[in-house]
Amino acid sequence: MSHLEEPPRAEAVGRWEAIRVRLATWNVNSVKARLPRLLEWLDEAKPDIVCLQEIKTTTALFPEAEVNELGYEVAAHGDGRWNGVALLSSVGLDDVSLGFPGQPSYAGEEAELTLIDEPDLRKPEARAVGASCGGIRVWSLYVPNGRTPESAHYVYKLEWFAALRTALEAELSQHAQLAVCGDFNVAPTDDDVWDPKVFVNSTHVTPPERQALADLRALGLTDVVPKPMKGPHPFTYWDYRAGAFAKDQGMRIDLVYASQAVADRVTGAYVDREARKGKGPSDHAPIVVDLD
DNA sequence: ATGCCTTATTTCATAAGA
Repeated sequence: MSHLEEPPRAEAVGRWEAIRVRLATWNVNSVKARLPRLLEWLDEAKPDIVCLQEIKTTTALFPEAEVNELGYEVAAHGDGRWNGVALLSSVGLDDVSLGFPGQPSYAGEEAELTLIDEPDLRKPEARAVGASCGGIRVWSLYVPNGRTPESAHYVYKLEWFAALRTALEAELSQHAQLAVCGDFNVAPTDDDVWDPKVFVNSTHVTPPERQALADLRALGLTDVVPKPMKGPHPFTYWDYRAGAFAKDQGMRIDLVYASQAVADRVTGAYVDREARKGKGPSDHAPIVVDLD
């Protein structure tokens, strides 16, 4: 992006540690529909590690060759129509985890429609992928939406957060350098939505959801709040409808939660709202975090 | 204000998103 400073060059020290790293997270809302925009953005922003969410395709159909050509290794985790996450890295990609231990499956209304009656046999949805990249343990997460506070999906969302907390506690015991990135589907505070009155009785702002985030931070994770580039709020999502982006009617629901060792390395963080403009954008903008 | 929904699929209708 022409308005941005040149990214710090990743200085690889072997495969395992890169001194200066540009880390990004982006809910692309279909990696296939977004491929031209994604490739263009990778070429311009030049991140070293990228967490993608809502790839909306299968692992096998991820456009890996196109991304490889730009110098990234790929760990994709997708099971079809919805969800799906991926990690791209130019600084090594090792010890890939598809999902996390104890990750719950959705057992709400939809489960009654499936052919699998045994809850234990239901596969968890493709909402988490982890890997070690350039000396950092990185997770790309797509937290369940929750739909409405009365729904089974909301219960699932809170269970998902609780299981995530347990998994991240174990991750932190193994990896001092940990970055948990993605679409958390929760606005941490009222300042993180364009108008709190609009969200009364909605998901994304309820006290239990915000407590779930607080419980993650209590593990020792820091919310790396990006600069908004424009306007007072670092929103990362704007609805496609009603000109929400033009009016900056957005939400901050995409987050980077960093361990202390990673948080201490942050030299800059911003929301790349340029990627939300133009033809065929995602409804989310990428977050870019520079580490030294 | 950088353009007033978009996506994938069991498609000309629906479910999901947040």
